[in-house]
Amino acid sequence: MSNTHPTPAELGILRVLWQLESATVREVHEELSKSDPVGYTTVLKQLQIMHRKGSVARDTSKRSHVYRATEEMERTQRSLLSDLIERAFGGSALSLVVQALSDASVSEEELQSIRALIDAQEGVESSS
Amino acid sequence: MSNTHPTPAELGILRVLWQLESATVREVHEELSKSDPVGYTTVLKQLQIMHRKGSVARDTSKRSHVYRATEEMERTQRSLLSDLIERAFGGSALSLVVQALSDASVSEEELQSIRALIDAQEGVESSS
DNA sequence: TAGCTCGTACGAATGGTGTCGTATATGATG
DNA sequence: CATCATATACGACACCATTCGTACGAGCTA
Repeated sequence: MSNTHPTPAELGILRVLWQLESATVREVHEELSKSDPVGYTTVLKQLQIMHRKGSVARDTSKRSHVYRATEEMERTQRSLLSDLIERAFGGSALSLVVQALSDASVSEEELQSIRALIDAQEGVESSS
Repeated sequence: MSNTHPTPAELGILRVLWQLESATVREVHEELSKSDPVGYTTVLKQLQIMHRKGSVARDTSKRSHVYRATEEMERTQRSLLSDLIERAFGGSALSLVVQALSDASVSEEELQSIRALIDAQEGVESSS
């Protein structure tokens, strides 16, 4: 397992791959360029580096190589989250959640979802 | 306002400053060295850079300068959190919270605290 | 005052990230 | 086959973060 986190640029590419399941360099490039124009070879190079690092796999049977992320989105998210909790919140997931919940972008419906989640989680906890 | 986020090393220093309210280079250095040995002048240089960037203020009236963070911990945390939500969770704070709550380090008591927080938050939301 | 201690300031080396230009290969098409 | 479009591969550059060595100044003390 690779313990290093994806860099910002890598994360941008991973998000596209997670969304598209698998994609060629061209497809990734076009998707990324919608929000932020970047050179084609820049994306290519990144994907090559990521392949060397192991964060993406590729199928080279076709002329245009097809890439896919090797790690699940949730797993990567979890890893980034743990890192932030450790580095910025003194290891307290609670502190982070408190801050996140006070974010204005969280709607009432979402709060209900979270409440439901807590109920479920509590059931698990108390049965252990 | 400076929109750039603290680097990892800067964040480590900020955490010490938030904890001690204010501190000399030596104090920061000693605190940091407990967990990870680092050169004294390295810390000094960082603090100088951070002062130039505006993320710390200093009192130079004494021989040993006294530093303090210019931004509140919560505000910086919020900023880092927003960034992560944007970059890794597609802008959904809910997704992040869900991941955070499934973290094993969250105790039952903490879940209760979060539930209470949601209640309070809902009151605010519905009154707006 | 000479020297020691402890402080700041500064320059430079190092390593990693992101960017892209250019070279080269491959396949389709006239 | 010659040419063109499209791919990959590679090298180089700029920028930034991090680290520390070294220079130098201020104050205490014998």
